[in-house]
Amino acid sequence: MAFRFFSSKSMAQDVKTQLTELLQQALASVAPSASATPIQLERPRDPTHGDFATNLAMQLAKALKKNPREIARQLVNELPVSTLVTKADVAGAGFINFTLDAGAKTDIVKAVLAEGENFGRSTQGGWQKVQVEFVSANPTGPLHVGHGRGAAYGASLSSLLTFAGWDVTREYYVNDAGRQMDILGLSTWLRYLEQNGVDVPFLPNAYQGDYVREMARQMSIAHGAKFVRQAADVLAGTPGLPEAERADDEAKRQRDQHLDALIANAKALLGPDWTYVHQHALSEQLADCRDDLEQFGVRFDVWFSEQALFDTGLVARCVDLLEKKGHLYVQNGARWFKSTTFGDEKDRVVQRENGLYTYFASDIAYHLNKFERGFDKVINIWGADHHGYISRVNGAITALDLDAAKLQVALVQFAVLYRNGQKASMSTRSGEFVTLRELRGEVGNDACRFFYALRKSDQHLDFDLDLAKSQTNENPVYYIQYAHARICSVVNQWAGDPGTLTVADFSLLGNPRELAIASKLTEFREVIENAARELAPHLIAFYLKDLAGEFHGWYNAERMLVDDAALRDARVALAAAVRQVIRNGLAVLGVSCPESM
RNA sequence: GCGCCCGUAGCUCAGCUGGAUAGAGUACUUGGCUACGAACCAAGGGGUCGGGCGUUCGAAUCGCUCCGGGCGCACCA
Repeated sequence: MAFRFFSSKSMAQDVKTQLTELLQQALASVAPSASATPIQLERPRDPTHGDFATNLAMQLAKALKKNPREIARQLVNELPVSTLVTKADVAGAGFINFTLDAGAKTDIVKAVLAEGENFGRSTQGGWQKVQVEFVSANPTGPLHVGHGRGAAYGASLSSLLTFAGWDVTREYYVNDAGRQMDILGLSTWLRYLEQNGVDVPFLPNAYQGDYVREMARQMSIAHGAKFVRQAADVLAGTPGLPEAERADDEAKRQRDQHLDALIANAKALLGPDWTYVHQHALSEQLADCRDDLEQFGVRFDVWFSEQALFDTGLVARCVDLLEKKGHLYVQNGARWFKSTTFGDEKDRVVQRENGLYTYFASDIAYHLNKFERGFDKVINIWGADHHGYISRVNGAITALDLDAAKLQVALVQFAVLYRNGQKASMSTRSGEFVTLRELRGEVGNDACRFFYALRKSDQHLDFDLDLAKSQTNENPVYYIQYAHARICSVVNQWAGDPGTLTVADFSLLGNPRELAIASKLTEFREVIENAARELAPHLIAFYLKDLAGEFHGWYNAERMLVDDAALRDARVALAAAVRQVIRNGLAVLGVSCPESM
């Protein structure tokens, strides 16, 4: 397996490498003084411009003070003879266009078939350790379509990096400490009290969703009235709620005070039972979340608990460390980190006046932990609303004498969902959001994953639910899957032994469509490497669309199962190679490849 | 106000490290199934790449500026 993989690598790079070497030789004789000029080779989009083009002559024009077309002519004249190149033309302002030997191009078919699911793998990452942290949504309710985007992106990126030769750890950071979890616990308890006939009003700023009622119901089933307390005790010392219509800051503050007082009462009244209620809500939501993601084809290697950072004392240790290094100071009773030293726009609190650590403090500890685990690269996938966070985290890492360059933050823009032409509400608290589960149910996992993968992650996404529901056949994912199913059908009717396809006579693949497809197959590894470097799995989606398009065009123009056995085998081999690359690409994107549809 | 992201066909979006006549899907018009799957193909119209200035052989791409949109600027998470 390993040597095949290695041989394919050298094979596929051969063409470009060989061309580069030929050009370097020509360059050394035409312009010895500029022999260090980097050779740039690109694939022209216009097929009449050949298979590869270089702008070398134009780059040299200024230094040599000569007409670029003249330089190009000289380079072509000095180009060593090679069986690889059938034509080298000077074109345009001074491009050199190379047309490759057909046989050199169709050799790729054999490589694809020989390497199978490993075709396209790269050694680019050098098996360095990289951590990809993504989703990391608060386990306070079901995942929504925004989380789905982060999940799809993170999962595809992780697969992509694995395919490109990285040793990837997929991680979910669980925010199981802090106020949001307390609010979820309280919400559950209030619903429980309600269901057990205790007259305590539910809160507008608690979690409204039906899943909270469901958790409360389960608690009743398992523990009866064990957690029931008197309404007067529950409400003792609370300021009460302002009128429901009021949305001013004062009303908001009062609601928050009321809620915090209820949490304090809950802890006092329930004692150890509060821990149970809190944990029950957490584990239920986390399990739901994990289940949802698994059905979406998204799996994690590590579920990392924020609470563990406190329990193991890492947060305290981390703050002490910053203190010792002189990056902290006390003001107004709170402890501040001097993030402005590292380019942040203002300093940040790590420990509040009341002694509690901020989220930022545990986040610093989390990053210290990541670095201590020895990753060569750490990728955080965050919602775009967290971008203001990057500089302070970078600052903290630098302050701890760690290499901030190892951390890369990929921002994912929000997915805005449209239903009936209207923006759908995305607030978790209001309980009116569209969940990832609903989306998957309506659109299907494959279309969902592909739709998310179909755009750059840092681009805003308009997700028209009605369109996705009513016109799923229009989704480009079916275009690619259809090409795959078509090929499966042809191969089945061909009824030969697929093992014999690697020895077909590929020189029979001579028409322009066939050669174009062969070139496209060669591009696959470049696409993988480029996408991995840019953290941009969407490039694979676009590549597969192109590849499928070229296949469909060829399929409609030429018959594969012709009488001439040699030609038939060569064409089936090319089709099988397309099928293999579609499989490999869709696997990275987490999309299935049905053999019939 | 400051910072980050974005502005490409009616709509949704690609466009690699600057390259040749800016692309795809969709929508619209037309044609193609007694041949391997028509969830497909072929052809056509559709553009001030938000505006301007600059860098250079060459700019959608890089820089500056203006306009327009999103997000962020907590002792919240």
